[in-house]
Amino acid sequence: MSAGDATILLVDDHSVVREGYRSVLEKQPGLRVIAEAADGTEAYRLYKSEAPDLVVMDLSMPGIGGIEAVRRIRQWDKGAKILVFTMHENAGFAVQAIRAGARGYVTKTSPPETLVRAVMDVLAGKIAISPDIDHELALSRISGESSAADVLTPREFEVMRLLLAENTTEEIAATLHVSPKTVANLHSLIKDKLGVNSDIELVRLALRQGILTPVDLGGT
Amino acid sequence: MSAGDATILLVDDHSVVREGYRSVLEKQPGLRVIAEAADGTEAYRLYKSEAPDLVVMDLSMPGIGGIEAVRRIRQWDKGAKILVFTMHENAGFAVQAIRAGARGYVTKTSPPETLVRAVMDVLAGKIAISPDIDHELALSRISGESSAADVLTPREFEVMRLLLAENTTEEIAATLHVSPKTVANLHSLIKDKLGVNSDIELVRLALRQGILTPVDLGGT
DNA sequence: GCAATGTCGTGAAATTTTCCCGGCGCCGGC
DNA sequence: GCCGGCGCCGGGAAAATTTCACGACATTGC
Repeated sequence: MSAGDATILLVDDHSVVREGYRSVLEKQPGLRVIAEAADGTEAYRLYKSEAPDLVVMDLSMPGIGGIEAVRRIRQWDKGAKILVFTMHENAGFAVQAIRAGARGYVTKTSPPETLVRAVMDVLAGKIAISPDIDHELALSRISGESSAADVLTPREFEVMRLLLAENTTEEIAATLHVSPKTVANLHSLIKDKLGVNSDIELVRLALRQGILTPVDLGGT
Repeated sequence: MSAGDATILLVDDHSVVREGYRSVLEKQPGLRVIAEAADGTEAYRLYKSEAPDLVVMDLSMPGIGGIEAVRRIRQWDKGAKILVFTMHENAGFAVQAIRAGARGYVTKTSPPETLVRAVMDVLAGKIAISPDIDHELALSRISGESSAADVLTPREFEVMRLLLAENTTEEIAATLHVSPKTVANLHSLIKDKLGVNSDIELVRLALRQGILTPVDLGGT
């Protein structure tokens, strides 16, 4: 290995996908992949033992997710350089990742050049965000998704909670001792205030903002 | 090209991931990757022009999803050999993919050997299912609980997927090239078949059955 | 061939959603 | 003490959607 070689740790739970990272990165002179991990815990362990110059990490992994892995590694080494490379084209995830200590966020839909460029930038000490996420962030700044807890009155929030949990408009009306009409009006008003067009979007927003938790749905 | 070379078309919207497929598959003598597509429509077009012996296809892609792409390709060529290679470790998707005409279903968490083995099996005319999905299928058979994939026709399942992911009825109609009215009818029929009364319940059921993953709810 | 099933669409009724409206009560500022 | 604003409650009517009944067509299986 030459003196200037930068060492890299790859983290992704899909081995065939890691093969892709490796293939792309090792075509680049000066980069060397020295280790691979399939989940966050293993990544943390390998970071401590291998001390790579850079970590390229996926977010959705079994066990502790990528965000938590980023946090732990940064807790152990304040100077750790971590580049998040994920399928999630979502500004929210990017914000969370950067806050957790990631130095870059690139989506998997990006062409290989973008990944390589981001790797180089992060190694050089810069922050690297892929163009699509930059765009998303700009959009969210402009039309900014309103936090439900922020824009809704207590009553509206309560109705929203019940809509997500209970069944029908009538049941909610009975629970709150108001007319079904009022519930319907509030339902409409809530969607308006949150800027969503359908109940499906409403559920998605609620999950995104942690108002509904996946465990509450009885799922896997 | 040698007489025994099998030609392969790769379909995945993540270029770096395709690099992984390619790297793994081309290490295998007798396999040759002749084309790559980034979405279902392109896959269909390339299949017709390149006539590969095998298609290795992801499921979650922009535009028409992988399931629909499988259906279209099989409609055009009844003998098409398509191996689905996806991150979804969910029996429901597997059932739908096989019904749509896929000859194999392998998850991305599988080691490269499993993918290679499945490719060989499908080329040899066998049906290839990765062990983890076999297990899932066995479990779902035991629990006897009727899943969405069970009671819905392929088309209905596809519309449901789009309803959960996309936005409006009109957009889905445009994507599938059918009338908005048809989508609305299917929407209603789906809720009827699954025994839910609202879109909110529909989302909850989808989450419970792993058709939607909580972490994936970010997308715009 | 014939029945069963899946797909696609129309039309009309039933229901819901949405918008606009007013009334009530509470609170803070003047 | 009197407003003005806001949360809260619901009526009415128009608009949109959902649902139901029905027919057509292609494919599949017997």
